[in-house]
Amino acid sequence: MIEFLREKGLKVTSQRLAIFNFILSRKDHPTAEQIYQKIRGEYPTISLGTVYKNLHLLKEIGLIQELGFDEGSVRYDPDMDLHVNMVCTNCGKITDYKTDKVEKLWNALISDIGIKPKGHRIDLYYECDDCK
Amino acid sequence: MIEFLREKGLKVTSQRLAIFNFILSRKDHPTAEQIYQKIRGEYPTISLGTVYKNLHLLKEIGLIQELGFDEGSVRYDPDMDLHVNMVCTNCGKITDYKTDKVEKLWNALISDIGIKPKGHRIDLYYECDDCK
DNA sequence: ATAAGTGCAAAACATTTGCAGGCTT
DNA sequence: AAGCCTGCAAATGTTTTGCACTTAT
Repeated sequence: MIEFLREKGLKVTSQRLAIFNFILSRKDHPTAEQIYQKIRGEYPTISLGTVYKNLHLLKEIGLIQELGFDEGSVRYDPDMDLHVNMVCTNCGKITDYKTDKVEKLWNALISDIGIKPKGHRIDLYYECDDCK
Repeated sequence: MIEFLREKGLKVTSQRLAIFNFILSRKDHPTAEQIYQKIRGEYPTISLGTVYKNLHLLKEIGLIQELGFDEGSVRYDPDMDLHVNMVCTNCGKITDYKTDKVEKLWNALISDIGIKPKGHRIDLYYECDDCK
């Protein structure tokens, strides 16, 4: 990661590393505020602005995507591959569903539409086991 | 529509009718602000708050859905059926793609996952013909 | 030394809320 | 007449921006 940042001409700061490592390993699509609260444990003086700036940087580099939801909440997802976001309509928990089958079906879809997509998003809303 | 509102126990106001008719006939997924600007042509004193309240009402009734996008923009979509939102990454224009094939593929997907979804969203990001 | 990054605070937006007055029923 | 709805304005919440200071290179 340190190497990667240097190659990109980006400075390696401890805050940046903490933010990058945190979000890139997360599977639960946290919000900026949640990321901020978490990083603050380690770096109490970090600001929300810094978190946002680094998240935008990660998005530009193409390592994460932003997922906007109803009610204005934006969540950050480090999985850039094709997958289904399984969103619980009750507790809001998001888990990814990612199989070869999903990919096959998606390929069938875009060959049907006949265009070359730059990106994709598939959400499925349901009630998760914990909430049922 | 007037009948429909009365059945639901909702009052029929000219502003409400204008908002409902406008968004329900729109295919381009406008934002609240865009809807407000349009309705304002006919009702110059209408407020953004009223627009929001009525949009939320429509959502509760189940006639429209909210689609959150990056950067906090929320768009309103009156098509509750399964379809693909084709989003131009350059100009932001959204068009729907809706065929039997989409439905078949989706059914194959949910039978693969093995759950009963309450809702869905499929976005495909690309560069539209106008922008190419 | 220089340029980029951080932290802070203010600003900019989008959306929500509360309430007085007006309109539908 | 009663209650819902509107319009306004203030409040809220999130994200962005500007700038002085700090840190990595």
